[in-house]
Formats: sequence, structure tokens, C-alpha cells
Amino acid sequence: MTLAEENYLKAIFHLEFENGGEVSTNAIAERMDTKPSSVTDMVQKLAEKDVLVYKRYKGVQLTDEGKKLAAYVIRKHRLWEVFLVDKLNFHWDEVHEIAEQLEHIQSEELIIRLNEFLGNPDFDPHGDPIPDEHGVLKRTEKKLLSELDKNQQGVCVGVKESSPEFLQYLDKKEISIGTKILVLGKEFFDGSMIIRVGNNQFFISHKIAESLFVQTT
Amino acid sequence: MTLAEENYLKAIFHLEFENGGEVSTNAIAERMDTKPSSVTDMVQKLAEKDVLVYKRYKGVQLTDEGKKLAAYVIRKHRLWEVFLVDKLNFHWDEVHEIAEQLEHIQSEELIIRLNEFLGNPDFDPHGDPIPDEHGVLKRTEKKLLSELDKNQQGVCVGVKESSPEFLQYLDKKEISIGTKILVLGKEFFDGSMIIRVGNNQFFISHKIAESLFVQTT
DNA sequence: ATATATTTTAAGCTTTGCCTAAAATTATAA
DNA sequence: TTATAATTTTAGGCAAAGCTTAAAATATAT
Ligand SMILES: [Mn+2]
Ligand SMILES: [Mn+2]
Ligand SMILES: [Mn+2]
Ligand SMILES: [Mn+2]
Repeated sequence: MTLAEENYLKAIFHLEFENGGEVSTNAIAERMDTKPSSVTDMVQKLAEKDVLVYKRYKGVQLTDEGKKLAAYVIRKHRLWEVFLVDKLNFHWDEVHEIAEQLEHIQSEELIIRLNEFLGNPDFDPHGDPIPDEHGVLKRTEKKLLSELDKNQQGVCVGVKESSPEFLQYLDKKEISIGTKILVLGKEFFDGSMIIRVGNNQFFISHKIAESLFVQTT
Repeated sequence: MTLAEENYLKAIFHLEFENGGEVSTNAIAERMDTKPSSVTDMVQKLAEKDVLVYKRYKGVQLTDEGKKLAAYVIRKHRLWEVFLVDKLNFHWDEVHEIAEQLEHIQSEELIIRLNEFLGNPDFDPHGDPIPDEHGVLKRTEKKLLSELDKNQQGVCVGVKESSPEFLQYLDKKEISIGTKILVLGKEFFDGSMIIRVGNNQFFISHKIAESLFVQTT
């Protein structure tokens, strides 16, 4: 597997996970920021390698092998992110790009030992679950903050967006994984909210509210 | 810098360090396991980038920039080796291939923090010095075990060869960095020796003796 | 049924890193 | 010093990866 192939696999895995069923050429093209014709090329190459099933005009679906490979790359990515934050004291908004490189390092033993060294973590610094050694990614029961109603409370368990800009916004507002958030008010016209975080209360837009995952108890 | 370019730089740096002066096309080809014509190609590309000076038929010499880049790759390689051995409990004969990949990860901050995390190590697990942040590689005053005479003693400070086979041989003989070695006898015909290590004494060939670095006090 | 959207094919481009064979240059040795 | 040998460079080319545009094929929606 080349670096590009691994990145396609990851993208397809995520799309399949998000939407279920076959993944369309256009969806992959958008995600990978390439042209659909490039996707067709690549997808045919990946089908040759039996990591996905491709039917002309019908989209693709990962095989078990493909799912395993993709989940493994994601596992590596997230383990490295844990390493960077927990051991090297990086901040959660700085680790993605580096993990994007580290995820392609080839050594099974390395990942076994890294995982042990990190104490078998279940989640990465952004609250995303780490696939296990067999490529199983557990679905967590979490909802978007935007789905909460007035007076409901949730604990922040992850971010949907993990761009530095968004993460830095969260820092400014003192929101991180584990923070309790109470919805004081909700504007149904635009989905904006007033929330309480610790001793502060403030306004957030719908865009923010739908980028934060929370768990209600 | 691509991966291949970085590997050429490393090879040239080592050759220059070992032999001094210009490095010949053939020497590079042999080290990189390619044809001389491929080396000429690459060397011309590297000259374009001002990391070395190339004069047709006269060999090459790294510029300051080139030396700095090469030393930095070597620094990364050796720091990662320390990480693998000290933190992930790899054995010293297992780390080279993985470090060969990790050395190409691009992130200055990563290396700054990795270095701190490891406590600013000066040597890698094979006793090789780690270039500092400015690309300075200190020459250590060490000699080959084969240079010692009868009754001389040295402390093992490094290995010239670091193939798994050789390192495993050393393990079997209970020799590692820091081990005291006493030369009990030396055969001038073939350079073989009888040495004492701890409570054992045994025969070693010249090939072994010239693959071990020692420091005499 | 027709228009629109999606997807695939065909053809080709660029980069990277190699190679062989032939020519050029330098080194060596008679 | 000149012939021979060794080294190095050029010329030309190949293959793999990943892309792209333009045109053709297929699917979908009105
Ligand atoms: Mn990430
Ligand atoms: Mn990636
Ligand atoms: Mn090494
Ligand atoms: Mn390398």
C-alpha cells in the first residue's frame, strides 16, 4: 500500500461509516480533493488489490480486508495523536498534521509497543475512538450539542471538526473533553444557543453547536 | 527534500565524514546500491538545490546547507532509535529499519519535543553520537578493538556494524555498550584475538575485532 | 422522453528514480 | 608517452504514481 492508497482507504472507510452502504465516486473525489476521474483510476487499482468491491457506476464498498487496513491506519493515526499529546505535551490542535505522516510508518511491532506504552488508550485527544487490534471501531452513543434542548445538559466527549481554529476557539471558551455544558437557551430560527460552561455563560452559533459531540447521562 | 534525496545526503555525509574531501560517484553508487549513472543524475539535482557542489568527473562535496540537512536526518534517526529502545523497550538490533522510516517525518517541533522527552541524549543505542540542533556531530575519540594490543583494556562504546546478526552475536557474548574488554592475546597473522569479557574468555576473529569501537582510559 | 447529473474512458502530462549503452574523461602502467 | 583500464557522464528510455481535461456512457429526475 502506498501513502495515497492508504489515504483513499481511510476516506472511503469514513464515508462508509458515516453514510452506510456504497460510497460514490463523487463523494470520494470531494473528500480527497481530486477529480472524479482520478478516483475511478484509484478505485480500480484498489479493486485489483481486493480491498474493495467496485461496480461501474455503482460506487464502492470496502471488503473485510479493506476495512481492516483502513481501520489500522486510523488506529495508528489516533495512537500517535495520543502519544504526541500525552507524552510530548503537544496541544490537541497541533497533532493532526504530524499524525497524518506517522500513520504511514510500517511496523506492526511498533504499534503494539506504542499502544502498550500509552496504556491501551480507547480515545484520541479529540474524543475519537481508537479501533482495536482487529480493526473494530466501536460506535459511541454520542450526540451533537445542537441536538440538545433547553435545560438539557451534556458532557463534551469529542469534536466533529478538529481544525486548529475550532480547537483554539474551544480553548478560549474553556471547553475540552469532559467539560459539562448546560443549554440555557436555544433559538429555533437559526439554531444558536446560550450555554453555561463552568461559571461562564455565552452565546454560540449553530455552526459551533453542531461541531461538538456530547453525551447525556 | 524527497525521501530518496535525504538518503543520498545521508550517504554522502557519512562518506565525507569517513574519508574526508570529495566523494566519488562510484563510492556513492556502491553505498546506495544503484548504478553510477543514477548517482550522477541525483547529484546534479542536489547541486541545483545547493546542498552540494558538483564538478564533473571530480566528485561532490556537501555545502554547509547540505551538511546541516544530512546531520539533521541523522539526528532524527538516532533520536528515534533512542526512543524505540528506551521508551518502547525494543532491543538494539531491532530499531534501525523503523528509524529508517521515522527519520523522514517532517516536523521540527516534533524533534525538539522528542529530544526533551528523551532527556537530551548524546548517543544512540549503538553508541553513535547524535548530532546537535545545529548539525554538529562531535568526533569521539574511540578506536577499533582490533587496534588494541595484548594486555590492553577498553570499554565498548559503539559498533561499526549494526546488522542484527552482529548485534545478536554481541548479545550472545554478553557485550554491550559499557562492557569492559581485555585483550588476552593477539595473533598478528590474521588479527584474531582472545579476549576476556566479564568472567568469560573466548576467541574472536579480526572481522569481529574491527567492528567494535572501544575507548581506552 | 428528455434534460441533468454522475461516472467512466481515453489520452496524456509530470515527477521521481531508475536503467543500459555509448561516449567522454581521467588514471595507470608499460 | 602512449596505450589500456577505470571512472564518470550523457543520451535515451522505461515504469510507476497520481494527476488532469474532454468526450462518451450511464443513471436519475422531471
Ligand atoms: Mn487527527
Ligand atoms: Mn494520511
Ligand atoms: Mn540506525
Ligand atoms: Mn532513510
